[in-house]
Amino acid sequence: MSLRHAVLGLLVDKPASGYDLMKLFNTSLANVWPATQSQVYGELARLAAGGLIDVAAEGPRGRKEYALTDDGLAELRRWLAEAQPGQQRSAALLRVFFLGVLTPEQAVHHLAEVAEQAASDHARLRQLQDSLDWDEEGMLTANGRLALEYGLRLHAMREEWAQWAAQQLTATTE
Amino acid sequence: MSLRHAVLGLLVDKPASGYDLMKLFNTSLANVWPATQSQVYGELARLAAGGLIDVAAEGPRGRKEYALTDDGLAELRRWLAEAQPGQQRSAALLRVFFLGVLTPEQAVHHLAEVAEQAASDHARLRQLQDSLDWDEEGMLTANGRLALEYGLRLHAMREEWAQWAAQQLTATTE
DNA sequence: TCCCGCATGTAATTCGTTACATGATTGG
DNA sequence: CCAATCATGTAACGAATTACATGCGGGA
Repeated sequence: MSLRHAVLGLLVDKPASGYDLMKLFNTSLANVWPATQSQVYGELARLAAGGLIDVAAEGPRGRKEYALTDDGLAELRRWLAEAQPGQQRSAALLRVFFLGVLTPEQAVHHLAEVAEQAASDHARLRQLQDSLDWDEEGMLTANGRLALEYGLRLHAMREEWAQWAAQQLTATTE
Repeated sequence: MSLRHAVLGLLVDKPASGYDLMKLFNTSLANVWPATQSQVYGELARLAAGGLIDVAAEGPRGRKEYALTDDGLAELRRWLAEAQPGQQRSAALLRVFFLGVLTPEQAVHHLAEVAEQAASDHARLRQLQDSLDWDEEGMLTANGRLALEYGLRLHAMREEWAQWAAQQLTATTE
């Protein structure tokens, strides 16, 4: 149930329409919490029904600008302080578990691909970081930088691990 | 659609019933791809209907032992070689993005909790590692060890990052 | 004999993806 | 005037969670 909180979080800064929110989901939040248009519009309707947001203004083309209500802000604060489970699925790790089904050569090749993918993800984020460093806008960007650093460390870790794992496999095989 | 492949993967080793599989999901795969009983039984029925597994034996209490078919093994191999997207949601990172909504003190406190959580996750996996090192069973455990190492590195990284992030916040505030 | 573990399933609900459908406005 | 962008929504499906429902069999 976190899409709900992503929407609330984006509305803290300023009121926005579903269309505006989609742009934010496709840029700032793309790496952290992707969402589709259907989902966003549906969630906006539900949030409005629950009184966590309301329509602050209407514009052309049926545009509805939603703003956070006091209840909405309270709910966001509550969620932010909440403990987190941490349990998550990983298709990548699932593949590793069953790597024994492939030949050792295929398995090593697969791990090399994982390393490459991690390296390219890392490069992509580094590029994003460079483009972000120039403008200095508010809190969202500041905390976005923390999230970005997490991503950088994660992908570096993934790459090193994949290389290590490939080496483990070749060592065992020999 | 990876639950399907988790089931196929577990059946490579030896035939098993839904009940058997649930035990495996709650032990070996618990950290990587948790699944519920409903899901497993449903997927077994679908896989059998699709010819990827079949009922190899029936036992007491209506027990059905499923075994991998050639088609099933082929599908598993296909999936293993497949490229991976890597895109994944992270509620933890989403929280970081909106940390500016809290007071700096609350935010730092939250990051400290994240660090603690990571440390405890790390400790749990280290314990698992110790208990696993004694028995030496087949491929599944060998590759499970690679997955375990990933988890260890991940949680170490999470802890360090959370500490770094907390420091960033206190440095900026002062 | 009685309880615990084995063993299977269904139902209801939520979340997320993909695809479809439709229309208004504005700038060139 | 016409195309790109703005803007909203519905439908169908698949994946996951939680809760419910039922019953056999074997060991103490």
